[in-house]
Amino acid sequence: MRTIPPHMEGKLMAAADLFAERGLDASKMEDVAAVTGIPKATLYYYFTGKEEILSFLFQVVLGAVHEAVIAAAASEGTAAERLRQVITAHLHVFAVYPTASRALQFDLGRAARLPDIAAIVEASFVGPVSDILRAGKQDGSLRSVSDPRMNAIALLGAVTTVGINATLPEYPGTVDNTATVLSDLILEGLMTKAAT
Amino acid sequence: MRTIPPHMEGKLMAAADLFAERGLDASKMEDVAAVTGIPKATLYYYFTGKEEILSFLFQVVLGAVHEAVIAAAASEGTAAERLRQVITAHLHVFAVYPTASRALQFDLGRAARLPDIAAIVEASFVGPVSDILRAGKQDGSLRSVSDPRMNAIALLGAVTTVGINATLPEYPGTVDNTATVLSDLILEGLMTKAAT
Amino acid sequence: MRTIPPHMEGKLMAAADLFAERGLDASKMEDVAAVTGIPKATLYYYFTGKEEILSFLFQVVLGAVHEAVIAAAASEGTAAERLRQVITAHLHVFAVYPTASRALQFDLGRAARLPDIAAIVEASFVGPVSDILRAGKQDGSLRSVSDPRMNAIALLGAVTTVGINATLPEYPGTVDNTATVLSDLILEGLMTKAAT
Amino acid sequence: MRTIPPHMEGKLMAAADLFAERGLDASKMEDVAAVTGIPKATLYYYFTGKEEILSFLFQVVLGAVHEAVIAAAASEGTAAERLRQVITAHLHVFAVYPTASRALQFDLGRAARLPDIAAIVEASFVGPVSDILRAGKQDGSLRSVSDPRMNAIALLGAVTTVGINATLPEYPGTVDNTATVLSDLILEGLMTKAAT
DNA sequence: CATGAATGAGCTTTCATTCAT
DNA sequence: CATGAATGAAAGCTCATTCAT
Repeated sequence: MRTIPPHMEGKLMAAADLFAERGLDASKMEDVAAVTGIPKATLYYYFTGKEEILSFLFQVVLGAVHEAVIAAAASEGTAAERLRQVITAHLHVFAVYPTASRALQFDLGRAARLPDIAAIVEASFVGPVSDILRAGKQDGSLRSVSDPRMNAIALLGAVTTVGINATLPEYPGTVDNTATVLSDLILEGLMTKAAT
Repeated sequence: MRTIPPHMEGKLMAAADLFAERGLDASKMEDVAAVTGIPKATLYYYFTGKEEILSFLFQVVLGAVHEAVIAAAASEGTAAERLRQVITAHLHVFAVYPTASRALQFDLGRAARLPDIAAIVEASFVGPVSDILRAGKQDGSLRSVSDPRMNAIALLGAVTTVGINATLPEYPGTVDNTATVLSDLILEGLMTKAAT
Repeated sequence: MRTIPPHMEGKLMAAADLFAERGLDASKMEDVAAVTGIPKATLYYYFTGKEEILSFLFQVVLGAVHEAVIAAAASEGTAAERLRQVITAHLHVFAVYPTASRALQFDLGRAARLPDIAAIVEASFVGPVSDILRAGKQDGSLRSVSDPRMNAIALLGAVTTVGINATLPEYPGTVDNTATVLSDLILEGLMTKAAT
Repeated sequence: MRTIPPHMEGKLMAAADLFAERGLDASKMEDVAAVTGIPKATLYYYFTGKEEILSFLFQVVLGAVHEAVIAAAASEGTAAERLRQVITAHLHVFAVYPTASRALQFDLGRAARLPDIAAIVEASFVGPVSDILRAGKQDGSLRSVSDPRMNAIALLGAVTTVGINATLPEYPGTVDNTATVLSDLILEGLMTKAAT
């Protein structure tokens, strides 16, 4: 993959719509060329193939997730407060890149097999969140969990699934509202206090 | 789709491996014929195409999810107790159909677009869980949530994501243990009681 | 390469014209399909690609060379007489398969690299002729040569080069006449007897 | 084709390896650029395309053949002696340009269709040798042949075929030795004198 | 009922070639 | 003069799908 000229990056985001709507396999290079306005052969000049274009888009989205999550994780406050920030920040990325996010979800299996992507997800989300869970035990704001990583994965699943569904045009509600609902679920649980 | 003879259903499950590993598009009918031992033309005799085979496998898995979840949702106990049962039952399905479950996750986008599948997910999981959340408010075992459906979706994301990752051979732990960790997360939340 | 149905073999010989005229690389599969009347996809069903079709045609020609040369080499008479027979028989094959022979010459480099072809040339011509040269030393009809194989190769070069050029429509002369000229050259040499 | 700067000619000979190994069609301009160290676009500045590069290389080889053959044909001695000189001189060119010679043989069909090349072969070899054969009849050193040109073509085939095969690393023997074997074949023939 | 043989319809990919600098 | 960047045009090959038996 050659270095992508900046003006191309913008054009390329248009391909996300395509991928989100049909998935990679049903998207022909011809279509990508059409929606981006970049000649097919030029796409091949810069990328090895369709999959590398998808990977490139994913990296843009996940780069944003990475920045957002890392910033939130490094913010002031207790671990519990930071966890809320992380969830909120993550959901905001879905709002910024709605179609690319859906494309990521659409081709979830493929994404998991793109070597770069798997590493980025780990570094951007699973790792930082696991760290917060451990920090929460230290500062007393979060209860001790036997398996921080599994909890982080569950959290990732919850956030992404809601993120995709909550950004659907037919679903009402602001991102912050969604973030609150989700954070409450994760932090406070569903049981009544009395029941504890 | 003609009625599938029982002895074929067994053979067909072998196709799940293929789909889980490569996704549907990268799996050729030729390959499906090879791994199942069913001649290509015979597959076409029973199914209209590749996608219908995938759909068939998904319906087997989701049928099991449906039965498990419905049974758990109808069990004795408070709504909170039943929610635990649902999570546990759901995770057990992943253990019974590991590859087919992964195939479902791999082609998540496609699954969402298969009309039958979307309806089944709704009827098997989102609906029943939403019902339990509402029932929990009534019986006082679960706190009131503003948006039961969104919580149900978050729960679905958490369970499936963990289900896929926890059934990985390299991840230690029994299904019941995983279910406990996940149920604790969902029911009790991550915050310390004192912090509430 | 699947077994070629007999009725296809006939159709395929039409491709020899194409290859003889343009060479393999300038012959598109589309063209092969057109001149043979066999659909492109069907050609791919039977052959791995263009090169295998060429190889198939070469094998038909070389099979004929093989039979002709082996028969001539096994005929009655002194080694010298049999050598004449071999040259004549070989030239006759050019007359039977003029275009396929030219195709072989056209893509000589490629033919040399087709593994089957190289072996067949060796077994069909170089080997048998070398044997005759050695036999000639025994029966006294041919003089002793230091390197029978090299002489056989020279002979092969002379026969094929003349064969291609003598079968050109613009070159007059019958095959038998050509065979005599060539046999005289090889057997009697060009020098005058007095000069020896 | 612009005039090729001398320092380029050296670099270009490296392309002969490529052409000899794969043939012209399987050699990409990219590869030619790589092995010669000359940028692709610069090659296009000097040549109109791939084929012209090949033609250029052929002309270098055939120029050498031309010089060698003409010199030998003009040397002192009987026609028979000069014929020996021609064969020897021709074979020496194979030793000087081994890969380019093989490239010529590889793409024999194409070479025959390059208009310049066909003319050069005629002028460099077929013509001069035909002349020697006729001269040999005059000076009594060679027997009268009915068709000098066909004999010249047979000779060309024998020399080139042996030349290609005798320069193979696995084939032992010096060029002069090869020339002697070949000249003996052509001049003295294979028959024993007694048998004549 | 089942299936081997055959093929229509495309899509990915490759390169030779151009041209602004 | 030389060349890096860009692309138009093509073609090899694949595969889902059909159908006669």
